[in-house]
Amino acid sequence: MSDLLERLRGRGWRMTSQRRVVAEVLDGEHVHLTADEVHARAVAKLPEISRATVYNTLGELVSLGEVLEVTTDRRAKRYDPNAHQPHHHLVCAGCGAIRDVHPTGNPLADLPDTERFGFTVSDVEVTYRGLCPDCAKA
Amino acid sequence: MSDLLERLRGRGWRMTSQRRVVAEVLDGEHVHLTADEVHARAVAKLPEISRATVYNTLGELVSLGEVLEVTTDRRAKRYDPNAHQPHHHLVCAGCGAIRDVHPTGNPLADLPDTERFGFTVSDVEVTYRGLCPDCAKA
DNA sequence: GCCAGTCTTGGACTTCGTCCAAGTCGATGG
DNA sequence: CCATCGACTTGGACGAAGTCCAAGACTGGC
Repeated sequence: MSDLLERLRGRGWRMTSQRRVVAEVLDGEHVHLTADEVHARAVAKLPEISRATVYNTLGELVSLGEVLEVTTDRRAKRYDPNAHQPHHHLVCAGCGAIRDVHPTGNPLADLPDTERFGFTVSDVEVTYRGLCPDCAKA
Repeated sequence: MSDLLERLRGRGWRMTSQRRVVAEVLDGEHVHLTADEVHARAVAKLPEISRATVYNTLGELVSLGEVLEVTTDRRAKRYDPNAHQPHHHLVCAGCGAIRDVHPTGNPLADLPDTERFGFTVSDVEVTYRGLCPDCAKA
């Protein structure tokens, strides 16, 4: 759990209480939190932490590749701490819940050159949509 | 080109000049416009049309399944008039340009039951990311 | 041509996020 | 152990994209 903190320190991060708290929140439960949810949980541990700092820190974690940003709709972005194992997402159209999934096959290989239009393709993102068991009942 | 208008009338749409204009804009060039771009083009044909109406009409077209909503990032949603032929998207990380692509293979079949967590999975969306030729040069 | 009821309008409001200037604080060198 | 400097944090203002609403306008059926 302190692996993340170690890595961050190794990357030259000045270790402040705010950054530690944000990192702990993400490292704690492996759910897909919005920035505001991260902020709420961070405030519980460190009441004075500001929204701006949470946004800054999340942005830095994303550009370091320690955390993934997931945009499934026009609502808030979500942050996925499981950045070191490649995976895709299953999203509930009802409540917005997200689960990590591991499909077989490699969609990158499924895009023929003729369909690349000269782009340098570096990444694929697969989003499955459906209803979670709870929302399917309703 | 008036197929769309026909279908809409068939679905009980009251045909107003505003709706006609929005439908024409989408049906015209098959690019992925943002709501504001649709509005701009609509204003060119019908100067009094309001932003709210464009949003309403786009929303209706989406729920009728005549147009697809594409959310690739936290910027504006884009609207894809090519809703009747299944396809996926290739997005430029630089300028945000979007192209329709047709990968081989069926990613829905690539998600084993054990990875579905009881969800009723109805749809997959595959987004390839990379740099378009122009942005790759920069 | 009238009328009911659906559509449109524009401005206020929300949500999510970014920016900034001023102040604070971590960690390195002495 | 302390001073110092520059990286971090703060909160409030700002911005983009979209939603909501009450009032008025228009379409389509009769």
